[in-house]
Amino acid sequence: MAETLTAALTLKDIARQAGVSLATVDRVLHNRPGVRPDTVRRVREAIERNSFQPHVAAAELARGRARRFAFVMPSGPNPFMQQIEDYLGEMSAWLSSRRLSVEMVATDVFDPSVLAGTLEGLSDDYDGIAMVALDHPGVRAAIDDLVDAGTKVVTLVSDVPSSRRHHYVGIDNIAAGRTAGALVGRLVGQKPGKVAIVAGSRGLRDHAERIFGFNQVMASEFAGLSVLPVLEGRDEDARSEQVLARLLSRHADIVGLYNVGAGTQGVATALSDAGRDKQVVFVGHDVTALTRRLLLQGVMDAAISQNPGHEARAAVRVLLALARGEPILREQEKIRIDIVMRDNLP
Amino acid sequence: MAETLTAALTLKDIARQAGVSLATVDRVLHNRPGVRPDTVRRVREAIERNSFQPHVAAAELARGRARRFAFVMPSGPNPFMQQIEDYLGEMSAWLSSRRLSVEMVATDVFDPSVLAGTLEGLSDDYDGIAMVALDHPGVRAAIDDLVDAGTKVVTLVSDVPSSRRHHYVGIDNIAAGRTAGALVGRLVGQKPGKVAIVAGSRGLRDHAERIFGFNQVMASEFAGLSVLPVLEGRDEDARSEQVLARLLSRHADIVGLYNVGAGTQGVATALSDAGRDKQVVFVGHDVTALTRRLLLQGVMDAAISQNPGHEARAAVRVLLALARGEPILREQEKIRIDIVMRDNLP
DNA sequence: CTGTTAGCGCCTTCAT
DNA sequence: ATGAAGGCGCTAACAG
Repeated sequence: MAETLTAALTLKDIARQAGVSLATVDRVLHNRPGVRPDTVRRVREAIERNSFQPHVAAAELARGRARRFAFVMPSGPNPFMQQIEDYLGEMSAWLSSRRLSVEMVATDVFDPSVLAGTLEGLSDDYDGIAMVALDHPGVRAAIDDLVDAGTKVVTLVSDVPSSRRHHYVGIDNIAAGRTAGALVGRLVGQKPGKVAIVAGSRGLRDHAERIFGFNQVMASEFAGLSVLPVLEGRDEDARSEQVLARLLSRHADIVGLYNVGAGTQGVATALSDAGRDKQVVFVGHDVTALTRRLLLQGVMDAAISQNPGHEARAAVRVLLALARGEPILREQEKIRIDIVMRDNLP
Repeated sequence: MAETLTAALTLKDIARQAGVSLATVDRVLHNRPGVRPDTVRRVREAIERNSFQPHVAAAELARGRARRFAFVMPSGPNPFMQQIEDYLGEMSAWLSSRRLSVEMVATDVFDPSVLAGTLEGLSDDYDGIAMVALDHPGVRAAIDDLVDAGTKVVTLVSDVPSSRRHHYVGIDNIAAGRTAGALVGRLVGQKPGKVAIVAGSRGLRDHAERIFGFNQVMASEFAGLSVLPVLEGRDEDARSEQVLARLLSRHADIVGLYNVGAGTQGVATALSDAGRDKQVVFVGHDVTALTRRLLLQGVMDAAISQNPGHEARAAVRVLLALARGEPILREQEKIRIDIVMRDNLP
């Protein structure tokens, strides 16, 4: 299967073959106007015939434009978001050696008007924006305005599918919920009983979707398990602990627990304090210092995770590809739903 | 947290600041000899002071060298290896727009002398070689010879740790085996019984390591389960089916099954023919068209997988970084042990 | 509509 | 030990 190794062609070669100048080939290559259809065809043929690929490094250098990207992230102390920011930080050498800059913009992503306001303010300053977005009409409008203004927009972790954002970097949350459900059900085994759900808020799209998927699987496949009403812990430890502790005291037959969002420490404390951390199958999200410890201790049984390093890099690469008008490598940028248990901790 | 956005510096700026010429800065940048220690220091300081990063695109263009890489892969029809080749094929535009070429070399990677011979023949033709390697002294020697000749060497999927290969792209197979063990144990639940293992051959390092990890977990955590002697199916369907069918007929109390390598179709057939495909917890490796189907049907319960697309891209990126003398992004290139169940199928 | 030309930032001889 | 100068392949004015 030896590939033919023709000495790499250049624009000039194509130009010669097509009997035109460099500039014309360049115009055709970038679909710029001002070339007679017939000429276009001749050039296209020459390109095809040689399966010519322009040298990206040369193009980048000649274009010589620096690009600025912004990442709009929640302002609160969320370990998962912090990880994404850390990985962006690790890319700094990679970024600056390509004359790219990314800036962090912290805002209250849970308040639609605040978020929308933040987005409006960014309009002209950036070539591209990645954001953790709330699915709300005001936010959708702000996104569409950005897109209309020519800014490339990528939603990160939490999507706004009704908007005209160019790309979503994150997992399918319904499938994630289904995965959590299947894990809880399978790990509980035959034992009948009740299953608890702790979420941040049912108003968050990603949480709602996860719960939906979870319930779907529970209903269809684990008839022996009955799901209790969703508790809302606002992603806070104290509140999560409190609501779960109450639930545990009322139901002695809880055999499974799904923690949909953050507040993991609170959930774990409630379980331990009730002395039931080893009996209840506990599945949550994301690999953090805390969930890692809980998995090793056997308190948590599995974590559903989306690789934050991959998400950070994918968001940057997608913004860059969009800005340059290059194709996006879907396969590479797709974020998978990882199941992490004690023995495959990354 | 706004970053300072200094207009990107160039070599020339550094040269001026250090009071030297372009060429000298370039020499320092690449640790080339012929610069007085004192001058080196002055230049280094200027670079540090501005945290200067040379523009990679410019460097690539100026260097202008095409690189050739080879991938040495098993010649048999292995679906997983086929996937890696397919993903390499998908990269062709990416590769040629960077003036890189990769060529596939098929060989019998299971025969040490054949493999070693193939490797020797490649010495001078390539800047870098990725290979699926057998851990054997002859192969180790061939690898070390390549390294001595200045060729960059990456082992893929299967490692030769005792060699001086520059990098290994693949998973930790002991951990993968542990993960499989934990899954079988947890999914079986309380039910006591026996567990079967089907491997290609215990002589393959990766299979041996997986079995080791699997047994480790079984022994330490699932006292109720007893592991039967390892069956060898040579990664062939017919043979795997045959040996497993015999085992199933002898032991009515098999509750778990770990298929370490290929031959998956044979294993599945044996289970189905015995009418026990729904009762036995079946864990295997890799996501292929077949394992995907088996997972959806509920015949397989989980697949331990290493993302073939990621492995293909990581191998190329690592070879390229090695060839250019750039740092390898460990975090990015690390291959994770994926647990794939029905609901998180990629 | 098409061609000419001057760089982009770095690397690499070749001089000094 | 150091500097000067000509590209690498493409893009973007500016002419025609």
